[in-house]
Amino acid sequence: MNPVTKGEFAPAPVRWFLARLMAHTELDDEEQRAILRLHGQAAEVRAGGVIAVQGTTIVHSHLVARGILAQFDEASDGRRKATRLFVPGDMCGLQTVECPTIAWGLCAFTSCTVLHVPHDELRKLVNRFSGIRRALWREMAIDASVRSKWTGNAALKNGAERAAHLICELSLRMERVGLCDRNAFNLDASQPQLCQALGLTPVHTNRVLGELRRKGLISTGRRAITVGDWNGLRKLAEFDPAYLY
Amino acid sequence: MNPVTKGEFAPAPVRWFLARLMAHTELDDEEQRAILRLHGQAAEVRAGGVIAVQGTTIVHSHLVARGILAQFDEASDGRRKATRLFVPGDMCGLQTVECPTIAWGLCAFTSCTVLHVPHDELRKLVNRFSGIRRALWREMAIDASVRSKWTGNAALKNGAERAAHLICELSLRMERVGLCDRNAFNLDASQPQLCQALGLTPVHTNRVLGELRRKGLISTGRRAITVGDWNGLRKLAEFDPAYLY
DNA sequence: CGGATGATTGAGAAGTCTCAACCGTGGTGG
DNA sequence: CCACCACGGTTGAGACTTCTCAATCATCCG
Repeated sequence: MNPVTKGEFAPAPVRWFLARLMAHTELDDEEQRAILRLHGQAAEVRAGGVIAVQGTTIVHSHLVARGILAQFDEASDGRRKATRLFVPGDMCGLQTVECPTIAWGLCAFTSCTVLHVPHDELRKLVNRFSGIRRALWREMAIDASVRSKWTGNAALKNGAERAAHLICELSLRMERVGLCDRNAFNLDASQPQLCQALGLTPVHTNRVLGELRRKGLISTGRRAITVGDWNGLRKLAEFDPAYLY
Repeated sequence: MNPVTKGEFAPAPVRWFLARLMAHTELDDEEQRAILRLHGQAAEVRAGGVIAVQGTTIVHSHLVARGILAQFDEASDGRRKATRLFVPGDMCGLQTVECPTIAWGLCAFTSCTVLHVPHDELRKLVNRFSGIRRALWREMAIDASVRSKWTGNAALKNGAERAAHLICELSLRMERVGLCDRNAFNLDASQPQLCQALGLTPVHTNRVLGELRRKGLISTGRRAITVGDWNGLRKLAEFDPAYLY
């Protein structure tokens, strides 16, 4: 069996993950096969459902198979702020392989399916294959870059700009996996969920989305946002995809 | 020459860096010696001075020897937001070893001295020593955790709370290096610099600092903030050092 | 001494929050 | 099948946080 054939039998999220890595790092056949052999128990989680609790120790990373996963920080009064979102094919928590006690929480941003990939398996790959080591290092570099942009956005952009930026980022990342066209991106998140990603109250999130809608940039439905004018969103948000590599 | 003796002759920032790593990862003698042999050209930078420009490709990481270094994100109108600060002994830009084109900028938060450590050297260490690999992986995990906290803070805390949180974080990190006592921490940053870290305007930064001063939590001078009541700051900021590991 | 920079204060505007109410939809139990 | 309820979306009004513009003062450096 050649690796391509084997690849076709690997679960889609694992193939997406491999494609992600190969977008920035050359991996030889053996390394590709090793990635494709990754597996983990699948779990379905409804929007808002908690997957991992702040302060606990976990023994696996989370590979997104469907929907969107959120890392979040929580205030003492329970308010949450998403600090990073993960789309299908993303391996969330690569850092936790060597640092398994998490200072952040993990929840489902939209209804989603995650594969629990044991840290042990990832650790073995890293120790054995220099290409995979390089690839995961780069994944963490991209992760840091995205976090940096989010921190910057929180201070440098207002609500509408942040919302536009978020939609640009998610649509582009979903497009790269091959799950949508950026001009026809549909996000099935409720406004109460969205407001955690934007760092706004539900009421103001509603007003900001209304503003984007009135400008013809998006259309909204119950639990759904659809891109209407991607370029308009990009301009409003000053979205520059360089930070996504 | 035994490693300890040699270590005493390594530059202080390199020894601090080694101590940082050994706080979370066991390294054998050979690995310790390898770290202590790290070196790089030193550069002095005045507060606000740019060290690396967004979008360029760099060939070394930056080890802080004195002062505080800032990664920042920049808006098109030139406003900057610091997204991560680095104190002496911190290796800034570990991620860039395998991803050298930076999507963020780098500048001096306070007047500082940095050592330019070639990526090549770090890459060699990582490929050769599994302990160092693990240690740097953990450094990147802590980095992600801190970034996550900063993103959360931007949305979950107001100006005064963020200022208190920043002072708590920096004083604790400086204390760990052995450069100060948290109750006697002095930050020699001007308010125009501080405002970039807090995500506030200079005017509002001034008002927020005045509020902390009136509460007896800090005292301020020209280009300086001194901790007056660390526990008071901690309570106000709801500072929990877990995210620093 | 003069100019640049930082700290401080005031006043009004903009962005966002809070509280409140109302509506539509979808699911649930009687 | 219907009544009801939970939830999400929407809108209004007023309050609070932060920004903007402006002015003043002190300090440091040339």
